[in-house]
Amino acid sequence: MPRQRDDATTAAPTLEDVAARARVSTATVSRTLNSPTLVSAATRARVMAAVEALGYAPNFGARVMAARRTNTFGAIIPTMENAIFARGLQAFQEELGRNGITLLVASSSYDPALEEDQIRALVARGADALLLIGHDRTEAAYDLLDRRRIPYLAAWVHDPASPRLSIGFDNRAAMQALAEKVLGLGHRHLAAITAPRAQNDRARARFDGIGAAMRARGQDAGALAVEEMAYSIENGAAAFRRLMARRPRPTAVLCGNDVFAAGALMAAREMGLSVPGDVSVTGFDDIELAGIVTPALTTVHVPHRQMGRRAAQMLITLCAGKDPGPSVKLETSIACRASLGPPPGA
Amino acid sequence: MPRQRDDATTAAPTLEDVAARARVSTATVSRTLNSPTLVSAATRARVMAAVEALGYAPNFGARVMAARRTNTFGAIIPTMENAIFARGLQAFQEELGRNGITLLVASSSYDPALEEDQIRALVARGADALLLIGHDRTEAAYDLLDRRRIPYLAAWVHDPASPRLSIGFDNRAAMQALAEKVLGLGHRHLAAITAPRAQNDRARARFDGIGAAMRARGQDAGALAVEEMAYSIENGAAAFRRLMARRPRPTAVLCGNDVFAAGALMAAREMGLSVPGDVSVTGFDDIELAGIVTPALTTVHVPHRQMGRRAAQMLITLCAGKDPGPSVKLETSIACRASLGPPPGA
DNA sequence: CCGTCAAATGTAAGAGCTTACATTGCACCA
DNA sequence: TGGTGCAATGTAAGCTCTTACATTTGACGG
Repeated sequence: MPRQRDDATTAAPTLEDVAARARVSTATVSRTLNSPTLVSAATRARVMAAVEALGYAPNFGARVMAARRTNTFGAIIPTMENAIFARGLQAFQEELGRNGITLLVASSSYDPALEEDQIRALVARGADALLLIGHDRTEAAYDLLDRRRIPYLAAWVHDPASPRLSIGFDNRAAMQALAEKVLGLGHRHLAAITAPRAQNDRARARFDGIGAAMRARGQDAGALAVEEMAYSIENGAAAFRRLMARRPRPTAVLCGNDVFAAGALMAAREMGLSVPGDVSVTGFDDIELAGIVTPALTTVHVPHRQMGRRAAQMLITLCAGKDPGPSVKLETSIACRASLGPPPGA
Repeated sequence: MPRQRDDATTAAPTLEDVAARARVSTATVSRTLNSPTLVSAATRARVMAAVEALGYAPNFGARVMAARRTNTFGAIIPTMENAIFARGLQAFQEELGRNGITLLVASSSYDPALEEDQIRALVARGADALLLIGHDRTEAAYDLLDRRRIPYLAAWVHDPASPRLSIGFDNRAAMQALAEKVLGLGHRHLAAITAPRAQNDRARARFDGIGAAMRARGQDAGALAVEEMAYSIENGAAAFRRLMARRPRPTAVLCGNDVFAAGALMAAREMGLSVPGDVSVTGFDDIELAGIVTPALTTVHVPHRQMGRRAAQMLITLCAGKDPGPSVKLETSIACRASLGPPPGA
C-alpha cells in the first residue's frame, strides 16, 4: 500500500506519510488533527512538525467518506449578479464560520432545473445542510432532499400556507403595505414591474400584494399596468419606458425589487421625467443601491443580516438533530425616501 | 449526525444498491454513468431505471478518491458584499459550465490568512484549479499551491514584473491615465480614497498611478490628500467628508473603486456640494453602480466579462497540461461621465 | 463445428481517512 | 510485588467509488 516514492514531489502527502515521518500510527496523526486532547503533548508536537514539513492537508473526499459528515453547508441563490442576496448571505456565512462550518455557494439563474442540478451537486459533495431561496422548486428537488434527509431551509419567504421550514418575511403583505401607502397618497394609475412569476413565489407574492391593496380600496386590480421581465437594471429601464407609453400614464411604478427601480429611475432621467414630480417609483429589498440612487428609493426594508444569521443558527440546530422551532417570520418596514410622492396635480 | 448506517431508508443509496437492483455489477453501473458507450442499451436502460427508482446520486468524495479528479474549479474573491467581482465571476462560471466544470466560490474578506485557509479548503475538496485575485498572498499559500501542483491564475491584475500567470489589466497605468485626465482639466488639489494598500496590490498600483501622473506633470505627489479605508459605501462617504475638511480643499477626489465613489457622491449631496461643480469624483471598475448614481461616474472601464471568460479558458488549458500562453493584459478605457468636470472657477 | 476476436460484463484492488476495539505501559495502592 | 485502571497508542475495518484486468458470450470465417 505504500505509495511509490518516485513521484513524491507531485503527489499530495497522505496521512501515512505524516505518520511515517512522525514515527506514529495513522490513527495518532488523525487524532492529533481532530481531537488533540487525546494525544500527549510530545507526540502532538512531533506530528505537527511532520505535518508542517510535508505541507500536509487532509484529503477532503477521504475524510468525508470516513467521517460521514463534512461540516459544510451549501447555499443556492438565484443570482450573484446583483446584490439582492449578498448581505444576507454574508451574514449567513459569518455565522457559519463562527461555528466552524464552511459555506459553498452556487447560483441557479432563477432556473428550477439548474437549481435541481446544483442541489444534486452540493448534496453529492456532502453538504450537511442547504439554504435555499423561496419555496418554488421541482418535485424532484424536494424528493432528493427528503430522501437523503438533508436538512434544508427556505429563506426570503414566509408563507403561512407552506408546511416547509422557512425564515423570511411575508412578501405579499409587505408589498401590500407599500401599495396602500402609494394609494393613500392619491395615486390612481399604478403600474408594476415584476420578475417572471411562474417559478418565483416571492415575485408572485409581491405582485399579488399590489392587487390586494387595490382591491382593499375598491379599485379594479385588473387596471394595473404590468411588465414582467428578468431582474436587471436594463430591463427595469426598458419596462419603465414601455409603461410610460401607456394611457392613462401611470403615476406610480411599483417595482418588484430595487434593481428594477434603479433602472426605472435611470430611464426617467433619460426621458426627462421628474421623480417623484411626474411619476413615483418604489423598490423592494432595500439593498445598498436604494440609498445611493437619486432620488433615493422608497422601498421595503428587509432585515437581511438578521435573516442570514438566524438562518445559519436554525440550520445548525437542525443538523444537530434538535428542534429548530417553527418557521420564522421577520418584520419588514417601509423605508420612506424621496422617490415616492403624491401624484402630479394632487 | 444525520445519517445512521443501520437505517436503510435514511442512508444514501450506493452504487452497490443500484447494482443489486439492476442485477449487474457495480462496475457496470459506474460505466453506465461515466462512459455509457461501453454498456449495451438494454443494460443501460435497466441501470438507469434503478438509478431513478433509488434516487441515486454518486458520492462525490468517493468518486474523487477513486478517479483523482473532480471537474471542479475554485475561486476565491475578496468579497461578495459588493458587485466588484460579480460580473467577472459570472462570466467565469458560465464558461466553466459550458465545459462541464463546477465552480465553488469562497471569499476572503481581503484577509490573506483567511485566503490561505480558503485555498486549503478548496484544495482539500479537490479543486482541480483555482482562480485568485491579485498577486498578494502569504508565502504559505504559494507554497501549498506549488507543492500540490494546483494550477492557478491571478485575475484583476497585470503586473509585468510578476513571473506568475495572470489575466488582467495594468491597474497603475489605468489610474495614471485617469489622473492625467483629471489634471488635464486643471485640477491642482487632488485627493485619493484608497483601500488598505498593505496586502492589496491592486489598491497599491492604483494609488501609485495617481502619484505617477502628478510627478509626470511636475507636481509634488506628496501633496496628495489620502484616506485609506476598507471598501464600502459608508467608508467612502466618511472619507469624503474628512477630505472636504482639509485645506486647501481638494477639487477632485479619485476613488480606488466605484463603491467608494458612490459613497463620496452621497456625502457630497448631504453636504450640499455640487458634483462636479464644487468637486469632481471619479471611480474605478465601472460596475453597474457607476451608471446609476447621480451624477453618473467617470471611471475606469474594465472588461469584466471578457476577463472572466478568458480566465476560465486559460485555467482549463492549464488543467489539460497544455500551454496557456503568457499572462494576458487586457485594455481598460476611461468611461467619461458626468462626475468629472473642470475645477470650480476654471 | 471450432477457434478467434470483440463486445459486454464481472472481479477485486486500491484511493486516504476515521474510529471501534485492542494493546501497551505505567502510576498507584494494598 | 501483583493487580487495577487509565492514558496513550496501535490495528484494521470500513466508507463509496473507478478501473485494470479477467472472464463470458456470441458472431463469424474457415
